[in-house]
Amino acid sequence: MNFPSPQHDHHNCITQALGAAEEECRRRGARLTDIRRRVLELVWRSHAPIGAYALLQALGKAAPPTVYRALDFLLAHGLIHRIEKLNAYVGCAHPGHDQAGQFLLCRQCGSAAELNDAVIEAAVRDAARRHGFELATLTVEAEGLCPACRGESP
Amino acid sequence: MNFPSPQHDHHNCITQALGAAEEECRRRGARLTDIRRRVLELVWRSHAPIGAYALLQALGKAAPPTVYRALDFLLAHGLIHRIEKLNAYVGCAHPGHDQAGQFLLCRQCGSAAELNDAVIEAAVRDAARRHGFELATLTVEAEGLCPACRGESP
DNA sequence: GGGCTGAATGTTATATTATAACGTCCGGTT
DNA sequence: AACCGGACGTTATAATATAACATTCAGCCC
Ligand SMILES: [Zn+2]
Ligand SMILES: [Zn+2]
Ligand SMILES: [Zn+2]
Ligand SMILES: [Zn+2]
Repeated sequence: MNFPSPQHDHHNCITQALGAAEEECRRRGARLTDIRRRVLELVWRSHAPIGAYALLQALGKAAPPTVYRALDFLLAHGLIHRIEKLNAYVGCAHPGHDQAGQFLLCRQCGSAAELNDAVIEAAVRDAARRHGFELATLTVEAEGLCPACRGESP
Repeated sequence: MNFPSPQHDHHNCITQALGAAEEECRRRGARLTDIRRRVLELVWRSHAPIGAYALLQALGKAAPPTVYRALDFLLAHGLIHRIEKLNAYVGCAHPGHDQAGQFLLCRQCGSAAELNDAVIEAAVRDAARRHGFELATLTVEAEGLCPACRGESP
């Protein structure tokens, strides 16, 4: 939920995420198959959203539907999120606990931080209500510079 | 900025929008050429975002780069906005006065309402600041049901 | 275990969205 | 008239995503 620092223990992120995914799938009675797990692992290789065809290439011998089906599964169970601006996918750090999608996206290093800001959500919900609009899903994507990249070239 | 009612005088929307575009281009010293104006007019045929290839077809005899170039121009001068979730484009009702992109998108009829909500912007800006993130651009896309479509099927 | 069934995956083809590269035309300037 | 730069035309191709159908596999009943 915070911005990942460049020297954090990312191996730990991966372990945590895969563990949480196992748990969430068990809880839901969903099957985290080999391909699905491999795709999830690849998504978690970094905190930068990754495109479907990059995943495809990393998988090696697969065809597009394979990776899109895995992505659909992971999206459906809240294990990853799609970043619309980038046509790319990023791991969700707190599956289960979902209201989808508020992201800070770094222009420079590409990494993403997921927010879960009740104030933002409330502000949009309120604006929607004032317009007589029944809100179903909300996407917030902010682009800019992460703390690390800001430090580098000010 | 409000949701367009089904029986509003849309011809007026178009006239207003084209007038404002002329004005804005004059102010900026930009050339609103024939193709660019025609694309803008097509975008304004409804309040539902329209895709590039639908525009292309409506234009008749053009090739993709023609419409994408026109869209790039219109985006650059704030005369239209891109809806990331839909890969589609919608007219901007208040060019010049821009902070880009907060939209309510109706699932049913497809129409879009552009917000300009300072509270939403402030909430995101604040969250960004707390994360040490330097905000450059903000995209907010809310999906749901507009007032008219809500009335129809409850 | 042997077959049944539905979910998951493989495979091929194609749709949809977007851009690269290069040539031509046209309007304004000198 | 010659020049220049921006706008447009044209062709090809890149990048993202899905349709349609065949095959395989896991779990279940017997
Ligand atoms: Zn990490
Ligand atoms: Zn960064
Ligand atoms: Zn209108
Ligand atoms: Zn509607």
